[in-house]
Amino acid sequence: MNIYDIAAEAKTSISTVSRVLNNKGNVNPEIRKRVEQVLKKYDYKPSAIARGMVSKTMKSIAILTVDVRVTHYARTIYVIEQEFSNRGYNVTVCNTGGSIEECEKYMEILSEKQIDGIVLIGSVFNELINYPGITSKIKDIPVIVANGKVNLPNFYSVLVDDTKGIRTAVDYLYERGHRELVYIYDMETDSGWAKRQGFLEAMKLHDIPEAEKRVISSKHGLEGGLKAVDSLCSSGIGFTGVVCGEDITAIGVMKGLKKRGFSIPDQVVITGYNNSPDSLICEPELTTIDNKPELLGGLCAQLLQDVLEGKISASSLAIQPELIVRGST
Amino acid sequence: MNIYDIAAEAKTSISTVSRVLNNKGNVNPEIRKRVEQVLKKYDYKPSAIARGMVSKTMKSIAILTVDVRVTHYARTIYVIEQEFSNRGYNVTVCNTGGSIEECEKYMEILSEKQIDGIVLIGSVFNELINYPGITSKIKDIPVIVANGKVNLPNFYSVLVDDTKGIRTAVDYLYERGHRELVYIYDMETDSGWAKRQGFLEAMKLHDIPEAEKRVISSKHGLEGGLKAVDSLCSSGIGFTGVVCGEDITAIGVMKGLKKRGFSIPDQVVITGYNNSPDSLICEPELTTIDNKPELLGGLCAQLLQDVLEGKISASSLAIQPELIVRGST
DNA sequence: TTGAAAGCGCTACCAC
DNA sequence: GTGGTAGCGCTTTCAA
Repeated sequence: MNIYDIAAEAKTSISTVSRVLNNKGNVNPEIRKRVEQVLKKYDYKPSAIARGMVSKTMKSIAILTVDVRVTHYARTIYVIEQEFSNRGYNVTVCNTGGSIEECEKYMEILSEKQIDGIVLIGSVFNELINYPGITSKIKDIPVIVANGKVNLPNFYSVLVDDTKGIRTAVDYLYERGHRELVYIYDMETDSGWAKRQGFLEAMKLHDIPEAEKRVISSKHGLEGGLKAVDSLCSSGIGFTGVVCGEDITAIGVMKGLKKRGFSIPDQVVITGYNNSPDSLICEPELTTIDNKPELLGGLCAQLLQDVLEGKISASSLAIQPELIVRGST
Repeated sequence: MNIYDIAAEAKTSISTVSRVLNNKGNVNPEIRKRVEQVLKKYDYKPSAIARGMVSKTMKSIAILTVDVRVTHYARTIYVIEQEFSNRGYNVTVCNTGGSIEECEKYMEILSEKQIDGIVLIGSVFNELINYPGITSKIKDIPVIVANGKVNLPNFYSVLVDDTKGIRTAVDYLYERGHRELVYIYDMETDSGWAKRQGFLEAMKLHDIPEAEKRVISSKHGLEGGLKAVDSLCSSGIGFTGVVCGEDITAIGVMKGLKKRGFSIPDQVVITGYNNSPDSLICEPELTTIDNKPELLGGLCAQLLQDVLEGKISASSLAIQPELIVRGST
């Protein structure tokens, strides 16, 4: 059943059927009624593919992320999907696993499908600009980078001030009298580096010397946090406060410290990052930095909408994270 | 740049270009070489939309779920996406929020886009069959229901034996000497009901009377679990073991019990369901039922692939959950 | 082995 | 207001 069949049965032309389908142009009420009846009779749905062929758009966008299973990404994706589906778009989700080859494959398919826009979630994607093989494939598709920045004309950014986020955590611990702080550095992305930077800046501001020595490298995650405690304790560095770049690592650290007999927050205080649901599960509940993934998703969606509608829009927005104080400090 | 431009520059016809593009039919090696050079010169990518117009498929599937932010769903989605993207498909994710209207809107768009297949994640979707307005829209699209069953010719199922899952938990606690068990019933879906059923069956099997009275209704989640403890304690029911339908509720229950001075697992044992990452964060770590979301996703993907390729395939598979013993029992 | 031509199902333009 | 028609960029069939 296509538009010709409808036109034939309604005894009119496909042009007129198209008009009533899209509510465009004037149609004699009588004919419109006749067409609408036939439309309903067959529960007719126009082919989005044929339409896309003419209009050059299928009304769909793509979200690329390392892994949807990371709650923080899922929260951002959720908002973007809701926002776009409300406007009749579909959202394709791609898990790149951080691999450049995967990313390139996705970009190729997406460009063949003439996707309307792309959202990149995670600062891992900052390095994309180093791969012309990728950027060239999507040079006429608008791209929003969530918490990242790529200097290309079709790229737009929504940034999260992670440096300030960690600075806020350090400031808070400092105010509460803690001087012997360490930072657990667990993600080698731009965002991870920015957080590390926040720690160093805050330490400098408070005249605490040798801050670099107080940065402990660790693997991300519960296990990583546990092992970080081992490194920390065997390093001989004194500490009464541990600032972490991720909640789950912080929770690992907390577990590790408790296992070694430290009492939280009496002997050691801990802060995490992300305000994840995990931070309410652990005991004590984790003081953390809320980097507002829902707001991030909302702003990305808004920005992409604006770009798609041709509105001139800020090509770069910034989100200010916020401290959430709980039992671990 | 389209296939005509390529043909013109390579001094051949679009038919021949199409042949080298798709590696179909024989092409004179010399001409093939010439075409390939032009293809590379312009980094030409054929339009998937135009191709879709002819082939009636855009090589894309959709996943509908209540909410991607639920880790359990995200894990299932992840596997399906990986499996399909490996075969050149794109995966559209739709968050219905459990609303029938949303679901209907999605189905309409998906059918207009002539999506190749649909995966429904969550037994909430079982009730779909009651809405002909929905099922009629997708009557010629194959649908896989993850952990659900819909009796329609184009619907296929991968089931998780949740009844057995909970039965396993109860059996285990029984073997360890616990007789005073209660069940926290926190999801009014078919799966929730199946779990409740598992509790009742196991209790009956072990000749423990009045099992129905030992089912406590609760809201899902951390808060729900906390409140369930209040109901439980004020109910006067004696208990030394709490079986829960979801990890996060179990963790809420555990928190609530600890707050009231119960020691876990010495005075009360607790089991959860899902083997979520949360179950490793709480303290003590949670004994739980692994319902294998990755396996679920893998089987859904496999089944859908088979259906798409026209292979006759089991229209209904079942996954057996497994007990994971940890510190809470 | 090659190329001309007929669709695929729509939108948009233009003449009536 | 209406309808004919020219595309959109491919795949596929059929003659040559």
